[in-house]
Amino acid sequence: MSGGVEWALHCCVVLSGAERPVPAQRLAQLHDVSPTYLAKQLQALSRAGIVRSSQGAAGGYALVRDPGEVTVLDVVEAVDGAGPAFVCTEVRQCGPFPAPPRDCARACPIARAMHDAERAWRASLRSVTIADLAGTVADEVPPERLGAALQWLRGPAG
Amino acid sequence: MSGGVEWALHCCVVLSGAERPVPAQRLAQLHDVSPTYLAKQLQALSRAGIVRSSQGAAGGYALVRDPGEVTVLDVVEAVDGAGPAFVCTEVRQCGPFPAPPRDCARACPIARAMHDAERAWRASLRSVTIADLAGTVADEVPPERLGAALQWLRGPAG
DNA sequence: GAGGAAGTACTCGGATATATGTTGTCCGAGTGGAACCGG
DNA sequence: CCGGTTCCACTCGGACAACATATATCCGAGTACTTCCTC
Repeated sequence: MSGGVEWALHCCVVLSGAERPVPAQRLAQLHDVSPTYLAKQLQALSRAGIVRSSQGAAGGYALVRDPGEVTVLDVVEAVDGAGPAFVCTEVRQCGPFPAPPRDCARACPIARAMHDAERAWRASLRSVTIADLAGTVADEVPPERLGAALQWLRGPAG
Repeated sequence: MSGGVEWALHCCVVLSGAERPVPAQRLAQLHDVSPTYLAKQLQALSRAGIVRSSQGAAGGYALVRDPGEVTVLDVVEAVDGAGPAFVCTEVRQCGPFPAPPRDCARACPIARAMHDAERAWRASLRSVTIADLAGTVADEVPPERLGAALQWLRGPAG
């Protein structure tokens, strides 16, 4: 699991609370992470259509859709790739007793078990949206610090 | 996800059908994979207490417990490590607005969502045993090929 | 013929190189705003 | 005072290295069987 997933999710939560575009550099300062590497993750989110980038002086990143319409799974797949983590190499078709392709229409039970587990994982991530995360943060973080951070996001001072 | 997980699961299914110990080299020939790398996976299974190794002329690997008592999760954790794939780096405690440790008794909602998903993944893998996999294989593979393979496992011919 | 001991062939186990993916970094292309000049 | 134009600072985007983990490999340690010798 790529560590950039965590940063991308935090950025999405932050962006859900900021109405103006936020530059990548500011997001990196807020989380105290490498600006250039965070930029790479944000580019991935941009390619996936989750955030929209605007260039120029007042440019930055902003969410495209409503935070309630973006699931955690969307962000994870955008950064880590949508392909399955387990890939069956069809070892049953190798070796001295290979199964003929005729019998391999269905995936082998091992691949099925792994895929079922990944399906459960995805379903869990799909059931949580960025809005849910932001709501929980609003409940658990003192309002003064939340407001100060949002104010700092739009202000020019570093 | 390590590719060796697939090999380890196949080996466990095979071992559940062979009453004698099977050498690693023979398992590798059966699946047409690198003997030395498969040996590494089998060593991991041995360290985890899933298989038992016996040395000597008629030595090899054998399952320790009943196949119905070994879950797919056990094998996956033995090979890939039991640690969680998502590790929270506590970015909320960094940057210009750090959350004081007083407010960080609970994991942040992002870490909670990721951990919940991993829990669902583990639960799915825990619900399937090696015996289940072997039973499905027995249902879907023609008995003659199955018998020939088991016969080949104990025979000395290559 | 039976018992014991040495030899041997086979096995596993950990320490050792290489390949792929993740982490981190850099510089160029493009755009919006702001300042400046002219009318 | 207003409009147009130039300039510029700021932004993103893709291309480029360094490190970590997964992959693949090798050789040494240990054991059960086999064989041979002795009684």
